[in-house]
Amino acid sequence: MLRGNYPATVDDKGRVKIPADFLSELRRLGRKFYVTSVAGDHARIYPMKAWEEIERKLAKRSSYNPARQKFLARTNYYGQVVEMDGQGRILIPSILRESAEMKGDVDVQGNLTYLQVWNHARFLDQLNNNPVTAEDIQAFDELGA
Amino acid sequence: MLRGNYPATVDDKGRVKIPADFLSELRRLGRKFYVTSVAGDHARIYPMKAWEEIERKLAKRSSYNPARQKFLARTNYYGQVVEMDGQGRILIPSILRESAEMKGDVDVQGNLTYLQVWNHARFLDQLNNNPVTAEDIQAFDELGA
DNA sequence: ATGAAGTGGGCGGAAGTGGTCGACAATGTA
DNA sequence: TACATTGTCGACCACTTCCGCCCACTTCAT
Repeated sequence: MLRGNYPATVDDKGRVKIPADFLSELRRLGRKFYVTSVAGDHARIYPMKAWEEIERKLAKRSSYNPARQKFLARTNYYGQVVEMDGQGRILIPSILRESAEMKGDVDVQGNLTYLQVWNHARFLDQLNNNPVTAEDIQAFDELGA
Repeated sequence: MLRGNYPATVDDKGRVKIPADFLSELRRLGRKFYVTSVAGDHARIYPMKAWEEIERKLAKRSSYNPARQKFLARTNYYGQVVEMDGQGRILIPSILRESAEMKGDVDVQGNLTYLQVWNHARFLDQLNNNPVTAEDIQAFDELGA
């Protein structure tokens, strides 16, 4: 399982270093990754196996299913299969880099089965614009957290 | 079970000494801990087993459940898996350290299944700004306390 | 006085960063 | 069509920074 936040940087070539704590787990899952996004506001890095799992589920739906069409239209647009280099870095496709404003400071976050990469400032905005409500607190409480 | 309050300090490297009274119990639960926060106002140190229990509950909810999303966005952001060093100290992730103003005097508190770490002054403010209400008293009473 | 608890800090190896070089594709030119 | 030119990207190399690990000292309680 992938969890936790690690500050990182996107260099001029658009590469991000995968934090060492994720490397052993990711290397275990294979060399190839699918880097994509639905909304273009942040990048998601799926180990190929995890992405294929999603594709399997998509394939079960009719090709005229609107959700399938919208999902694929977006993930195809931003998506690209990439390999990690010898230093443990992954290249973010330039379209996605522009759209998600990823240069300089970013956050790499484990999200159980995949990684998220956010422009640091943009992620903070997200947090602030989605305040925790009283109902949320109650839901958290049910988790025992 | 973890209980009681212990004054401690966060050193320049961001490490907190775990009070000796907690050590035997924590060592029994494993070497790894998940250090995180929901609101960023204080740190929580979960033994990995306890955190995985929470993740199990989260996994039962839909990934589009707002509470799940908000919870994970925050705990992923502040969170990091850390190991205790040979002297019984734990490193607080720098993002969380800044956000919760943890340098110098802090309080380490047992909270049954996890530890809380508060900036000392901030914790006192919390106490003073959240007076005990009549409803609280009633809830206390139901505990038989 | 002695041992346990807590604190500070040095050091080496790992992690992270920047950049060069060469292969190859894309485009332009005779 | 053959060849030159340019630009991009992957692979690799070298340097710097950081932090995990360990050692040593101080403080406190009995």
